[in-house]
Amino acid sequence: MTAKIDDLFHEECPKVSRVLSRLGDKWSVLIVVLLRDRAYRFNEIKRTVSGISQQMLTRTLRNLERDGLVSRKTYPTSPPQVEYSLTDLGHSLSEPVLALGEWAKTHLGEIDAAQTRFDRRAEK
Amino acid sequence: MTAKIDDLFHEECPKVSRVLSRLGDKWSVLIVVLLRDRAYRFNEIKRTVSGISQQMLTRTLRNLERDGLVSRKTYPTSPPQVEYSLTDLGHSLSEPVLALGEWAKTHLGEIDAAQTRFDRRAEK
DNA sequence: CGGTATCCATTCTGATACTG
DNA sequence: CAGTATCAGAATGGATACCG
Repeated sequence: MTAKIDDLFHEECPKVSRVLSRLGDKWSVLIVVLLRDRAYRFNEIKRTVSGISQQMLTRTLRNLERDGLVSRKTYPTSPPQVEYSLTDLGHSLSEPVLALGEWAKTHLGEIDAAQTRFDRRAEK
Repeated sequence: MTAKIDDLFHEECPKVSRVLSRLGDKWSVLIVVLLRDRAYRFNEIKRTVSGISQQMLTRTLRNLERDGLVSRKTYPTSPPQVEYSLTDLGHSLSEPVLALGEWAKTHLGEIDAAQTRFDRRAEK
């Protein structure tokens, strides 16, 4: 009983937390979900994920690549061409991430409503 | 085809992103998963989630309460007693979150290995 | 016990300019 | 096209002290 809690919170949880922190940044999840369909080129991602700066896209892709979730392939053409796609690990991650995305889409209204209620009460 | 992408990335995604960012902070997810079992008191959570400061716990709980994911009940006893529990919305969220947690637990080793490989190559 | 207030270090994010 | 470099501002995290 307590052992379960201990296991979860003193051994697993710092690690799990680390993974979730990475996904919690502003763009990682969006890119993982986008790349589910097919490989994308750098500027193609930039155009699709509106609002992301070139720098943030570079940084996010580097992190995902470092984590082994995304693979980067360069084609020595002119102009240079770079393609990003999900690795197997990335694909397996995209499943639970998509589920979470679905939840968010479904329940966003309730969250907004709750926030409004909360803020209204706090104001007084 | 393109419509699907557009829908996802120009309407849904900023909103979904907002929800996921909230969960991406260092403690929210851990507390949501903890509270799945039962209600917890303030210092009980603090003891269980080792490493969290009193302030961060307060802040995180306020945010979760504001989002309608956690409810706060005070008992006017002496000493004062405050109990936190998941709302229905919080419970429904905990499902996909737990799935993601399972994924993280399973694949953390692969991520660590990928990082080591990546860093080793970058060093040279 | 369960907070709030203050303050500081670190990290994250993004705009701008430049490069092979 | 696909980046890197630099720099500033915002957000986040946490330590400490104090309060009802």
